[in-house]
Amino acid sequence: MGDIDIMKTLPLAERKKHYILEVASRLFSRLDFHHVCMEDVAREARLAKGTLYNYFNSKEELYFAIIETRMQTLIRQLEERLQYRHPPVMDLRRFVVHLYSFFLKYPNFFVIWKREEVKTSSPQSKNCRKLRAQLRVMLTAILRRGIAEGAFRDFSSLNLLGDCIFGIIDGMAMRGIHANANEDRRKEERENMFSIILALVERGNAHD
Amino acid sequence: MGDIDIMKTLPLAERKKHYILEVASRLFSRLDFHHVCMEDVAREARLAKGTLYNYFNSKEELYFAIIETRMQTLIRQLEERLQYRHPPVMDLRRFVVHLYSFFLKYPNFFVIWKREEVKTSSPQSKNCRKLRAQLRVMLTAILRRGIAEGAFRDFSSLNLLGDCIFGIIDGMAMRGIHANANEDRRKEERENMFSIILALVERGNAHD
Amino acid sequence: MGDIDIMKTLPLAERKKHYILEVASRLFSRLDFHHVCMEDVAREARLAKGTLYNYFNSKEELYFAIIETRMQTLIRQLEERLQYRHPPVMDLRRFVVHLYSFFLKYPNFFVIWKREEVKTSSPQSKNCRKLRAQLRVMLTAILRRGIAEGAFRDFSSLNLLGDCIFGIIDGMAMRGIHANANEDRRKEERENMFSIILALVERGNAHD
Amino acid sequence: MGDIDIMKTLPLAERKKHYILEVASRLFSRLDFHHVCMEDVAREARLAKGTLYNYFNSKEELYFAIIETRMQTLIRQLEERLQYRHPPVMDLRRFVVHLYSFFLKYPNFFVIWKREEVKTSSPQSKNCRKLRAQLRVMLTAILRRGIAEGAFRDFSSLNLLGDCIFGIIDGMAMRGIHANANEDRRKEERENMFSIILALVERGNAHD
DNA sequence: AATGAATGAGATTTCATTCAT
DNA sequence: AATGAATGAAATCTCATTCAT
Repeated sequence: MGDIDIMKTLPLAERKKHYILEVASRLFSRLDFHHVCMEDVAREARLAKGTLYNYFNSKEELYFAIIETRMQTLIRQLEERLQYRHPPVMDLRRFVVHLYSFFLKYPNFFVIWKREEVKTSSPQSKNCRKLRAQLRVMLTAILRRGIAEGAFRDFSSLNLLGDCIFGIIDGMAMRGIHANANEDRRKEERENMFSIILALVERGNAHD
Repeated sequence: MGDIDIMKTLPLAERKKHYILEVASRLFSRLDFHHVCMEDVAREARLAKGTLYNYFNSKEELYFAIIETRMQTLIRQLEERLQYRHPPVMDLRRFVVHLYSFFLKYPNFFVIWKREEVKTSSPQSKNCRKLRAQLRVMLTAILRRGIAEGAFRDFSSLNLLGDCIFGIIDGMAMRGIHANANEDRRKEERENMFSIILALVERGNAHD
Repeated sequence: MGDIDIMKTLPLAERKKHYILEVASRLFSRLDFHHVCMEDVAREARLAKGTLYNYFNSKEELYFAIIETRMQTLIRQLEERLQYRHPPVMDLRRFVVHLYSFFLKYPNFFVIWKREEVKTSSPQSKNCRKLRAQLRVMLTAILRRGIAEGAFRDFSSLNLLGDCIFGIIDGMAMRGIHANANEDRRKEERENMFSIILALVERGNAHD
Repeated sequence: MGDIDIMKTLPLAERKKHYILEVASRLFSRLDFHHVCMEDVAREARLAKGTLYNYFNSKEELYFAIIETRMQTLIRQLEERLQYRHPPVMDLRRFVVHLYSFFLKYPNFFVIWKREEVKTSSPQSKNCRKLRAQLRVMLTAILRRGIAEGAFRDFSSLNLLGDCIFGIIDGMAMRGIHANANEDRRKEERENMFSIILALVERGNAHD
């Protein structure tokens, strides 16, 4: 939502930078880092190759700036949404729904992030896993509170449970990205997803 | 388990091919397609660069053969395990546990497969999503049977539920790969995972 | 000496041109033609890149203007100093000392000039060797007069002797530039150099 | 002289490396580092661009290998020639004549070396000046011995005298390179040069 | 006259692939 | 079947130059 406003209020150079990132993320989500060449990015952005280098020092910098900027936005938005404590179920809902919606809103980011996260030994993949760790801290905080308040079941490993929830969100995001569904359908899937997650954590079912 | 036997009974050329695939998958799981060069593969395999081309026509062929052969093995093994109908809960368990164990046994495959699956529009990524589709057919068949037999809850979308379960398995596999845990710990995590999945599908809890 | 006066009396545009040349010569003496970029020159001169092109049509023109302008100044100054005939030894002294001092005063010019002079086949290097030829004409004229007047020994090849003398001056200039000596020390070296050159040319020693 | 033998006895890869250096030095002596492109070197050597990189890691490495290898050869040859002490005049003659001849034999090296030596602040130019320093140590050792034995005049600064002598040799080498003289003429110039240097250092002239 | 963002030609370098041995 | 030197297409990146402001 805020994106367009941001684009309008940012200084010109920043806006162009964002524009290039936008174009590049589209290409990089479709193809590998090495299957997208700077010529492609330049053509798509209707700029000359050299112009890209006025905004990013290298192709790598451009590539990781895509992940970096969206990661920061995501974290910031989640923190905003969670700054006042609501009932744990509501906070969980906010968290899960926002994450899912963010991934569907920026599918290019999602795709690139997941691709890098999965690598086992590049310096940047560690950075991607760091975002995951940050998200998990947020999620487990909510879960912990829910357990303390008696709303959620007690789990031996919150970390493990968190990873399962992220697995569900990621799987559903992938599903949503490839489905190309309309708004109503998306809403429906989102609610289905949340009730599945809720079923996992809520007290009062057979597995207590 | 069968791997070594396969290696022994295969003709020499086939065995060398498998050996190269093994070496290559190690490298490709660590780094991007383009950050691994044929020179690296050759060096790691203690072969000359040219020799690789006696077994694979191109680097791409080698790369996708890694995914391809493991995919086939995975599908074959799952089919073997599910050819006789056991109680749905048991089949679900076999399926989930085998998938998880396979990913942990062949983490290089898992990593490469996930990386390709996430791409939105390369011809090979479609192939990777095809495997996912095949797995989902297997899984939904089990779920459907479980529902019919009254063991599982009835879900509006089995596909969606399936994707959630795959999400959980993938998330846990990633977790397992980066954790480097011992056998006991792995077994524990596996059981935790299965009970979480079971909680989702089993009849008789609060969300029915 | 005249430099500051010149700068003051010149029209504004000319002064700015000189200023740019001064800045550029500093950079070009440190690094190759291609290791100094127009951006560097502009930054050092506290000007915009485009501004440089209001004063010089191209980087090459700027580069060779550095050599060209100093060459002209050098020739002019030497001609002034030699326009009235003094005793050959005195003229020789004036010539040698002025050349050496000029090189030390404008080390950047010296360095760039020598660099270009040594190239075997670029059109501009010929221009640099032309300066050398002009200097040699002046020097041999002095030597010839000295021989005619019986002050100097007779040499079979004045050209060759001239090149030796230039070799000595150049060698001493290089020495002086890298030594970073104080005024007294420089004067001493200069005198040592001149007495060595004098020893070569003067009549009345054992080698007559 | 020994060069052809060396080329014959060296292993194949070493010989090809020498061949490339030979070709490259021809080009680099004519034009600046940046005015010679790898394409040019490859074409001249009748090789593909990529092949050059099998022998040298970068253009820079190729360029400085030209200087480096010749420098080493020069030092080695001079050390061989000076290992037994002959009368100082004879050693001086050997030294001066060999240096001069070496420069005329490898004019490309001479040109490139001088070009780099003159730069004031590149790491490689320091290396070039190091060769000069090594040569000066050899020369001053000879001069010092000559003075001790009473053959040469006593100088206040042997370093300064050495630089003058190098200046003469360099000047004469430049002269010789651009003159394209025949063998007899070169011999004559060489003798002229030596007698000039001798005049500088020998005892028994008017300046004692 | 001054600016500096945009340009794109041209350079270096890499590396999959070939092929003579 | 194995080798590895040679190849050259293709990529990244730099930077002199232009031009609208």
